[in-house]
Amino acid sequence: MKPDVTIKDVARLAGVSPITVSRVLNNSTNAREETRKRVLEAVKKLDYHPNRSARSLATRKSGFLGVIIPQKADYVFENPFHTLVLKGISQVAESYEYRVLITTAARDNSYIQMFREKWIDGAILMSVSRFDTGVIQLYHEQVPFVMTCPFLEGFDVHWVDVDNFQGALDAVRYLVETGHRRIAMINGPSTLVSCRLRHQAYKAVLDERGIRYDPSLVVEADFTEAAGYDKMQELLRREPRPDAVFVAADVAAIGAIQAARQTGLMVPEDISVIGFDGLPLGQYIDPPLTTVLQPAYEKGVKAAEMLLKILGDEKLDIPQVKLPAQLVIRKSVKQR
Amino acid sequence: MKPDVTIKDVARLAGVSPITVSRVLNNSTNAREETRKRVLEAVKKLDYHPNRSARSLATRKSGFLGVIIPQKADYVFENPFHTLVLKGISQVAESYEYRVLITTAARDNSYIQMFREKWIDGAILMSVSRFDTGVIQLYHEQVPFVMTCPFLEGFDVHWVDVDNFQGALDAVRYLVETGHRRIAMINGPSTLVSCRLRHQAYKAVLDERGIRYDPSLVVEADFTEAAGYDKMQELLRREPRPDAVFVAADVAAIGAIQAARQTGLMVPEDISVIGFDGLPLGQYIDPPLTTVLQPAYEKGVKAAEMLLKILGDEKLDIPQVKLPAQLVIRKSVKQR
DNA sequence: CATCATCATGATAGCGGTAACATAATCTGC
DNA sequence: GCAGATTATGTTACCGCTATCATGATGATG
Repeated sequence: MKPDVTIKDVARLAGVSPITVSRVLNNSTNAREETRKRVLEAVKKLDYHPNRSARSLATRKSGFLGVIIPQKADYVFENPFHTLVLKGISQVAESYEYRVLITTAARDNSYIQMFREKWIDGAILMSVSRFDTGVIQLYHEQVPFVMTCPFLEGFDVHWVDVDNFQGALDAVRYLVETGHRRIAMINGPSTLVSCRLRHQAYKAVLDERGIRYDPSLVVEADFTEAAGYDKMQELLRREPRPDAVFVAADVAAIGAIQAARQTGLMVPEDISVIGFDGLPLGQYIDPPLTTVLQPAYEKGVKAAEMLLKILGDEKLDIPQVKLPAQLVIRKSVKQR
Repeated sequence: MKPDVTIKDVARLAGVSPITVSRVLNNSTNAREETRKRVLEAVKKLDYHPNRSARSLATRKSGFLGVIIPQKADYVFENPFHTLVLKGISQVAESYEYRVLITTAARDNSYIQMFREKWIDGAILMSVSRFDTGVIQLYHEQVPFVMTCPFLEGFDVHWVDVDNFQGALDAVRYLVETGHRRIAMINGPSTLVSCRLRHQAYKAVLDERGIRYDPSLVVEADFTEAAGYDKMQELLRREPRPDAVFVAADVAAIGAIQAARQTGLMVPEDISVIGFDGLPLGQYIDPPLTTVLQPAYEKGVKAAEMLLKILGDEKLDIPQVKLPAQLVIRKSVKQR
């Protein structure tokens, strides 16, 4: 590796002091045109690039935003939904010259380290369990962060999420309106507030339409194809068999459909399946998946924008944002 | 936010010098048991966490490994394959107390900045185009990095990849052996060396089995469902229609199958489809996808291990590693 | 108990930047 | 042409940590 070029080398070559070089490269205010030119020439000639650590140390800012997903890494990335949110975050961050640091720290609250050790200036927390004590610590330390899911009531944390309740309401109502009566649900982990909301909506619709709530028709699965597959098999053993299933995540719905097929059932003729998320992938499976679209990309954008406002010491007018969900009707639900 | 606790505060409380604190926290050699205890108590009491930037600056090591995927962000994460590799990398990195910094810098070679500005100590480059000039720069600057795909001949860079040629050979031979004669290929971007190898293998098999090579049966698609869908539609317009398609990526194969269905064709009865990658998802689509499994996780592990060896100034005995591919027979290819 | 090796700790000086203040150079208006 | 404002640049110190070398304390040895 070639020797390191520091700001002093540039200063020497340009015949100015280090601080002048620093000014030219940063503020861009207060520098004579001629000096600026000499400095920039020297920078180019020496192929100088400021050392990030040194700059962070001096400015007390790292220039990094953390994206924290306190889950196992495979789980995170295997769900394309997360990656859409990430895309939104990245784009906003980039336009503000922030870099994004993704962490999937599963064990303990190790992500708190990132704040304590000053790696990041702020963070976006995704898919956080409501039992996660780390969030509460961050909250009390008044550290800048935004969540992409709701958190416990009573904590005035900032978050953006799809309107989970409304979305699930739409999904289950649609099943009822297309003539289904024995409706099962494959929910996500109930440790996620968003999943609890979807479950509440499910119950609300049954109640509203005078259908008895049968707890044995509600099961919980991780957001993976495999889990959806397993749980669907379980549901299909119920007597009488459900005529529709509301699956709280598209990836799990894909597994569920396959399980139904494996048992010799046709979707949607024998059993209807509706998903949640609205992944692009859903169009390409058979049958194309009816689902609730949540604006994942917009969620990322909004979260990043909120965070950047906080970092810029702006006060947020609306600390919690609910984005609209949208029912996308394709072919996996039988029309009456 | 609470005021920052520095090493000096700890030193004062423990009644020692800062350097002693540093020693206790790092080397762990040379420190009287009693001193160590006092220091650790002070650390705990003050809730001290060393500042990462300061440490990086002093040690000239950042403790970060870069994972660089010079592609658009959505493209990267929408393909679950990448995320499996990432998982392997992350796990190894973690066990060596390195953090992973993922970058999807699409435009120019901006990822080089990460080296120049000392954000990362080394990097793993994924899915790099053979026209990417950044790699050549890194190569010349003798920076520590490992690729997860082959690169141009003549550059002795380190890489790990599945044996693309062998894998494709197995796939196409299998199609021939199951009685297919008019075999099309939906390849990935030809800018990727791995895709070129798969294409060469495709041609080699045709040649070996005395089947005429028809360039109009080979098309190129991005690694997305949508692209697979579009390109399949295109192929289905060829006369006579192909009886099998080798798709160089599972995600594209999923789109391709859906396109065939949309046209009223049955898979595999009317047309066979074989994929490449071996994503878990492939088991859950209809029909379950016959494909070539590449050991994605192992690829990540191996790449990270190689990089860490280089960083530890070890010489690599084998600078380029080919991992074996494995044919996974499911239901999307018609048996003779 | 003096001598030398060994271990524990400290003083000093950076790492490569920038903030804060000081000073020199230039510009303005009369 | 000069006071006062404005702009451009430099000096100094410090961000928080650690490497290097020096020093003091302890222990082994004859």
